[in-house]
Amino acid sequence: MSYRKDLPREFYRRDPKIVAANLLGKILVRRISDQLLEGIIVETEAYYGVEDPASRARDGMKRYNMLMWGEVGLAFIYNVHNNWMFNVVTHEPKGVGAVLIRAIEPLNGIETMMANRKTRSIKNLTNGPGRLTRALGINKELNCVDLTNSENPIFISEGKPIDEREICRSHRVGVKRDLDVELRFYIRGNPFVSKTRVI
DNA sequence: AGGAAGATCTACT
DNA sequence: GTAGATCTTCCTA
Repeated sequence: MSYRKDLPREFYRRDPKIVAANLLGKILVRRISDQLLEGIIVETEAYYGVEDPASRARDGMKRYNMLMWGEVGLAFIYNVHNNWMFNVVTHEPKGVGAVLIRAIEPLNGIETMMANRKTRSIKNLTNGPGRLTRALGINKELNCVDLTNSENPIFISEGKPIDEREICRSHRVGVKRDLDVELRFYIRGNPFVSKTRVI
């Protein structure tokens, strides 16, 4: 398959909402043995620190969330309702934050993804944060992995550039209390976005 | 021990 | 499209 170029760490050293928008169109790559499972990132959400009531970091630094204060570009993975959530640590210098990957468009290894998800439906394969982690075999073992290193079992690579006008935003999905700003980003009209929402 | 959690699936209207 | 049950992990008491 085509050569994949990882993203530099500086890409992640910015405001989470900037990174969330710019991650659209990038490729999430999961390597299991020799096989590559790949998908285009089509939906993301930005999360902040203690000022964000929906963030894992809202209660201050704890053992389970301290990665959000740490080095950018690392995977931050946790479980919700038996689903693994895959995030990238992103923030400005001395900041706190992460971007949740909510949906990808399957590119490679679709048969394996279908086996992992026990479904034949391409449309429902990776259109949700819990679904995509199951399809790609992502769990807590990958917590803290450096996503800027293409030698690693999971990383994010360059993809196709997305035109600014193709990027839609909305409020985040499923959170109890949201901030005033819209922090969910997705590619307009992409069939693999987790849920279409009319605003 | 008890509960909350950024979700998913199924079974309906 | 919407409601309700339910999967597990990891927290705090």
